[in-house]
Amino acid sequence: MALEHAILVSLAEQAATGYDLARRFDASIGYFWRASHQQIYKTLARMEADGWVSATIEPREGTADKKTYAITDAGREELTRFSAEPSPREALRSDFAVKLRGLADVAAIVEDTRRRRADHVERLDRYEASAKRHYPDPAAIEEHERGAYLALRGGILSERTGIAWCDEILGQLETRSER
Amino acid sequence: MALEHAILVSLAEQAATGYDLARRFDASIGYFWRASHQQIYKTLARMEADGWVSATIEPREGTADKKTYAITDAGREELTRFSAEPSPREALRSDFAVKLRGLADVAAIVEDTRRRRADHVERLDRYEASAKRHYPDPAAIEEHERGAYLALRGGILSERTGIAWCDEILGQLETRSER
DNA sequence: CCTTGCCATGCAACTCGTTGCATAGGTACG
DNA sequence: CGTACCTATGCAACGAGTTGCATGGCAAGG
Repeated sequence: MALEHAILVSLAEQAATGYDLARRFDASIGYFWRASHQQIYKTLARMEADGWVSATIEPREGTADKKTYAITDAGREELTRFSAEPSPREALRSDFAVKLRGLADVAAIVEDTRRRRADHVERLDRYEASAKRHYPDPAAIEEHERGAYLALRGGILSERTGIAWCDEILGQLETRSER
Repeated sequence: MALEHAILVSLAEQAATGYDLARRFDASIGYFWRASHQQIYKTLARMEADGWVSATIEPREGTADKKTYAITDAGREELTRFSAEPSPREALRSDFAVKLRGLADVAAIVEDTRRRRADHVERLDRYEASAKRHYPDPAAIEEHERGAYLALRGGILSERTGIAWCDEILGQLETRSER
């Protein structure tokens, strides 16, 4: 499971509450790993039990205590261990590809492909804006941020490819469906 | 859930046993959706209960009956319904990107990236061989096979991008880790 | 004052998928 | 005759993730 590790990476950069993490998983880290707040809280509890993170509790009246989590030495060790193990190839599972392969309803696929294309464009814009803001000069990237930069580059390349694929699909299907 | 739909697509092309499907999910359809035989049997049972597929039973002595599944009208209807609904954007979850982002151990990442690159190359070869064999002349593709062709194109584009990304990573990290 | 939205935490039920295990006939090779 | 591999089906336990629900403080604006 990598949610734990994504959390460790995030906490290694900066301590945070579950809520903070949920927001990070909605942006930056979230580009590569999605997680709901429920799942984050559950996972943090387990990680604390495992000693990978420690919580600083700020008691609050009338509602649940606020807990700020920080990575521990054991957590850092686990992160190193995780880093060294080969990553499994991510299981490719695409509803869209299955649907395309079936090709039951051309007009619906075309519509779906347009939606998909728009989504790719939106993400690409987000990634590129992020790249421009954080790494305006790729030649001047510092070592500690190189990983994040390369991860972002992966996102950019993959969104561009997604757009190209959509265009290819639309090029071959559009004329056929329109009339 | 799309496993059901992937199975429907596959059975629409040709009736099959659970075992046959498991093998298909290890090739062709399996390029876009992975599934173990256990899961396929479980899902087929549910799909039969739902009336999407029907089984022709061939009794066998001393061991479990052989069941050949075929898609039903209800199954075809479900496939049409599924085709028309917008596909959710697949959740991107990448252990590798998380690891890269953390960048705890450069040498390990480099090794991992090389492994990953080799995997992409292997898949690309497989996809391209498949494309060459089934669709030697892209201009002459028949309508009924266009979906499968476009799905395969997606695989090819995505593997190429994966390779390019690995090369970019290696270009930036290799010299640093080697010496 | 009331509503809206953000900060903040969490439980419970459920679905989907993985892993390990079990069974058993048929066929080909040495 | 044994062994290995392919055909063929399935259960059980577990892990990971989703969806729905619940609680409650605090601040800003109308």
